[in-house]
Amino acid sequence: MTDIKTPPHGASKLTANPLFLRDEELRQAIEMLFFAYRDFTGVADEILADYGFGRAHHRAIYFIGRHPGMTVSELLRILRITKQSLNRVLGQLIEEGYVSQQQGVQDRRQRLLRLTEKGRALEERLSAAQQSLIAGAFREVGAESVDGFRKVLLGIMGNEGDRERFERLQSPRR
Amino acid sequence: MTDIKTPPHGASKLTANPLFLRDEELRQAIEMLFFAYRDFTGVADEILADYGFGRAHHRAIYFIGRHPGMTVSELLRILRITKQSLNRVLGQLIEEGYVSQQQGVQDRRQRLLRLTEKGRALEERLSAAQQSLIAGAFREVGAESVDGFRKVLLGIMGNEGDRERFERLQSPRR
DNA sequence: GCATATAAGTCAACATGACTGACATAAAAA
DNA sequence: TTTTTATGTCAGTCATGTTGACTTATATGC
Repeated sequence: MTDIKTPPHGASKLTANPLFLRDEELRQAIEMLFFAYRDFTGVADEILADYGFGRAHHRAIYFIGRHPGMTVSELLRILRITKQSLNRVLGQLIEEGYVSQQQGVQDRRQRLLRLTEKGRALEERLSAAQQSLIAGAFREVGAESVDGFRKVLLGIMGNEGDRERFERLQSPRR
Repeated sequence: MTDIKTPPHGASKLTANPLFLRDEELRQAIEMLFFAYRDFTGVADEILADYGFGRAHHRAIYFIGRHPGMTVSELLRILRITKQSLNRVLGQLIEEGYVSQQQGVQDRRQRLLRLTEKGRALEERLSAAQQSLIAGAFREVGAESVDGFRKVLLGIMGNEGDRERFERLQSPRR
């Protein structure tokens, strides 16, 4: 097109081109999300392996623990998987005594889900591992950074309904 | 144990117990990471479906695009999967003309990986989708929040080697 | 009260992307 | 020359997702 060389793809940082910085900033963010998420799930995966469970079991345990008495449909909507997929893991969790089902009162078609004591123990073990990872990161940075982290994650969530799950917390007085 | 009722699990927020706030803060962080990551990968998954590819292909394309001329071993180390797993997706990408291999010069056992033009086009389409999601979130919040987001993600990454991938960028002058 | 919709569960078949283990080839390094 | 390394391949398994068809119990609308 012109004589001016189009910087092919990785324009040098020395050019201090704002567009490049922006691109690089976004690429780094994508990559950081990948690495951080890998390690974040990794600490739970190690524990799950002891029980012969996978991430799917973890997600079910997590949300049931978070919302005791939730229905199967609600869990399906959160996880965004099919009933058949969920049933495999949920069936295992119930059979092995980690989750209990209880018929709904107003609507007796519903099967309300709860963690058993055994399920609660596993949930706590898993959460403790992930919380200690997050807590370590939170401790290294300031409260403002933690707040920035939350804000960005909320911004990434496309779904308004998901966003509403997160009421603003008061910052703990440190 | 004692007469004092142990708050069963979800101590009320009204108690304003700092320990509860901390626990709730960490639980929210875990959940936000889950939802944000789901949406973040979701925008790419939609595009990948057009090509009959999955996330595994995306990761390979992403890192090859990011590090042109990288070896298969390097890619394996980053992805932390087995050679056999990688070979399936890499084989497809090569066969369908998204990735090229080139024998190493110093070490002729190596097969240096690069995106073809077709591969580059796909990579850009995928990155554009994820970047626009991230960029939207970055735009909504301040530069300090973006910085906090980065710091926390770095803190979550356990591996020092991973952390070193991310040089500090100058903030673009907004 | 009957028709329809909804909540939950089940059977079967299939795809993807991980894994292990064993082995082959070429080239580098000791 | 022997050993190690980089890559690739065959074969089998597992976890987790999918679609489609169908059942049962219960709620809800007309």
